[in-house]
Amino acid sequence: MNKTPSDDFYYALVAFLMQTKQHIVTVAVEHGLTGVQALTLLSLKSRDERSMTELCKQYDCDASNVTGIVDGLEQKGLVSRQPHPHDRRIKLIHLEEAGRTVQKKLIADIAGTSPDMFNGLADAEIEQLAALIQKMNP
Amino acid sequence: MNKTPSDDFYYALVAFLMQTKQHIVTVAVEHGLTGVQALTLLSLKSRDERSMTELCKQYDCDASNVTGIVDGLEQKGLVSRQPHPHDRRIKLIHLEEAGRTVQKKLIADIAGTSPDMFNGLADAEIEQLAALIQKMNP
DNA sequence: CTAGATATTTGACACTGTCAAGCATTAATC
DNA sequence: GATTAATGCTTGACAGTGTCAAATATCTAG
Repeated sequence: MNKTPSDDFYYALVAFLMQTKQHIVTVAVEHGLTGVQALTLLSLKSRDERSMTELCKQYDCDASNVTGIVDGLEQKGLVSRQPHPHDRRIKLIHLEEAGRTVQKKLIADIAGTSPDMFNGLADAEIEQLAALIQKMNP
Repeated sequence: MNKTPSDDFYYALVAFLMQTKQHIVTVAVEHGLTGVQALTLLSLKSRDERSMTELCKQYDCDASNVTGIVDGLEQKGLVSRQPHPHDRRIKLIHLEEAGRTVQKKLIADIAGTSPDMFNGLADAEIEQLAALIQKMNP
């Protein structure tokens, strides 16, 4: 990174992080999920079968952490552990149909019940923000 | 919110949230703070003396939560509880000089050691992102 | 084939966050 | 002005989250 944003940016960034996370957690609990379970479910794309390790590398957390989270999602039937075709050590996390359904509900609720989430931004600016965040995490 | 971003935006948003939070936590631990202590310290502007309640409303968390976090920061001498001039129930959280110093170090480390935080964004785009996030949390 | 590396899991333990209850202080009602 | 209600903060109990060290199973390199 060449450019260093101002201190004010970091105040705002932290506020944005905490507010957004809290909002997602609140919606998650209404759907019978814990906060991290919802965040993990939301991070899974339909096709994309990632291994436990890939997931924990992406979030820079301990592998044992992922075990517990996936356990919870698997018990609810939202994801399943699939064997890797060429490496029996690896377990691929597969998003089940039920998981996709819950995921869609979560997204709808997060978007729908968050009049304040993008508070102060015009539609065009929301699109800009969405584009930038997607560019960082393609 | 009139505009509803695509599902892909939410995958990216969640990834951004988790990565950024993890990155801040990592830097925090290097400075002897817990993750939430660092986030709270980072959210305090120099002048701005907010009450416990204001802080917990901003993050939509329980008041008792803030008590513990401020306890930790106060023990380290980074913030202090000041009496409100007109209401003796209220305690205002004051950022001490030492707290401001640590805050600046945190920001420098977060910015400096995060070549990946804004990965894929050009300088102009980082400025755009910073402006949008600041606009949401003025 | 053996030694080392990798993927995941388990159990122990600290940190985080919520809830219910309690104390002190202020505001509202009579 | 006295009583009741509301607000701000703290405490203690308890679920959730995250890390570490150790263990197992499997793969890779020499």
